[in-house]
Amino acid sequence: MAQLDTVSRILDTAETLFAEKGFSETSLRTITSKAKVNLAAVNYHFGSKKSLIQAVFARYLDPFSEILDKEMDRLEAEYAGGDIPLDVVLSTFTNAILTMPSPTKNGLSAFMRLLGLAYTQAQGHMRRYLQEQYGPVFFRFANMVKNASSDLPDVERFWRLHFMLGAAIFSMSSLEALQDIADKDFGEQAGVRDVVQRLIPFVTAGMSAPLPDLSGSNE
Amino acid sequence: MAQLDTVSRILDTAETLFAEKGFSETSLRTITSKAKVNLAAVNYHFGSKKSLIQAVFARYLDPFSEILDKEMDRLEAEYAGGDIPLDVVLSTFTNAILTMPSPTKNGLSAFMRLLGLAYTQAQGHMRRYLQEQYGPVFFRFANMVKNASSDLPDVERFWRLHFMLGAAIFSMSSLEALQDIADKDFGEQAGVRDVVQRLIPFVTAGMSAPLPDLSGSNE
DNA sequence: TTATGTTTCAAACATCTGTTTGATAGTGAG
DNA sequence: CTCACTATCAAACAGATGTTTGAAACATAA
Repeated sequence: MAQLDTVSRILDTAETLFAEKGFSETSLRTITSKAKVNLAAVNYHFGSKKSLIQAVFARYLDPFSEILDKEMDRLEAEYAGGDIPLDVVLSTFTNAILTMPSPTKNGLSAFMRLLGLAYTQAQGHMRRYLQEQYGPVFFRFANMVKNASSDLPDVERFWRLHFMLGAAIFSMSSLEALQDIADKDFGEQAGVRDVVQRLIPFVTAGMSAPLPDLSGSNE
Repeated sequence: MAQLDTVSRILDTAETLFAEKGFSETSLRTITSKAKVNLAAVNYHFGSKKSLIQAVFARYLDPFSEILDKEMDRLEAEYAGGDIPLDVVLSTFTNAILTMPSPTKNGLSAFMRLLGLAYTQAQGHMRRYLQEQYGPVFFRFANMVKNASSDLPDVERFWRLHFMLGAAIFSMSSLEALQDIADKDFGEQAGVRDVVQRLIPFVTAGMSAPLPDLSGSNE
């Protein structure tokens, strides 16, 4: 039982520190000392720092991708081959995030920040791991988005999908800092749910915006 | 003359490497060896690695913030106290980016990627530096956005502004990778200008989206 | 020329990094 | 108890990091 305790103590503190400072900026020594475990424990239980990072992600992404997959099953059954509105598709994704059981009390904001880091700070091994492990689920979701916006040219949707991703990941990954500001300036204590609920109309409107005029931009 | 050559050779290669791998992942030794200058040159000319990072940013942000400031002068003169449409305000910002003289041939994509890193990977010193150095200009711009969307509640605008920022920074910071995919999948060789031109309608629509229904989210 | 200030260079410095080792303690089964 | 296995620990390891040093090369002006 002692080993499980050590393992999860490491995972918890690693998660917090990674989210705070990033991966390479967080040393194993600061993790282990803060977790009150021996330095060698990380390499003993996880093998290497890289594997530790992956384990931190897996603890969130395993349940998340499973939930998302089931939710998509449910959606397709409910609409039975018919068209699914875009905002419903998007809400499915965010609902999967919100209903996901959180392994730590930090909850979502740490996970969101990690997602952001994974995308920008992604060293090669991380990108590969995420792609191999969770690629299919996200590919399935991307396809649902495609069907829900079939009037959009493929190239345009491609870019708008990434604008959407950016809006979500970026704001979520700085969520804590932004919440503090919002609280101080507007007296609004926004939870993750509120922010997500604000995000949906924004990206939905963005996805169905009029097509851009690309004339004169051929450089 | 030799010293200027050394300085800019360091800046050029540092910029490229930072954009590729991030700040802490790039060592002074890889920078100096790739730039074919002595290791000590960085500390001699810049003082420290932190200052090098700031110098890389300054080379872009100094001209940019100056241009943006002047463009805002021009706008306010043109509209002479009247309301400035939101998409015009936003275009001003992107135009400032596009017309900015690029110190290196990497051009914008490196700069955009750096901006993204600065925001997500921002160690304390970077955030402070950016705020102190370029805070006023961006504050002025934020105010223009506020006036151009005065019908929006303050809190709502606050969050949408960050959604917007996220969409821009995120997609721009992965621009090169995304361009490759877009080229391969759709045969479209999109330049920075095209992407920006696609971005404008997206964020404009998002900014003027219907207000979210926040009921039932009080957790 | 000499003298002065600046820039380059190889080498060393101190510190921090992830990882390994071998000894020690703890645990549960036979 | 004894044995085999697992987990913890302090210590050391090998390498990389940013930074400093002191001498050498260079340039510029008197």
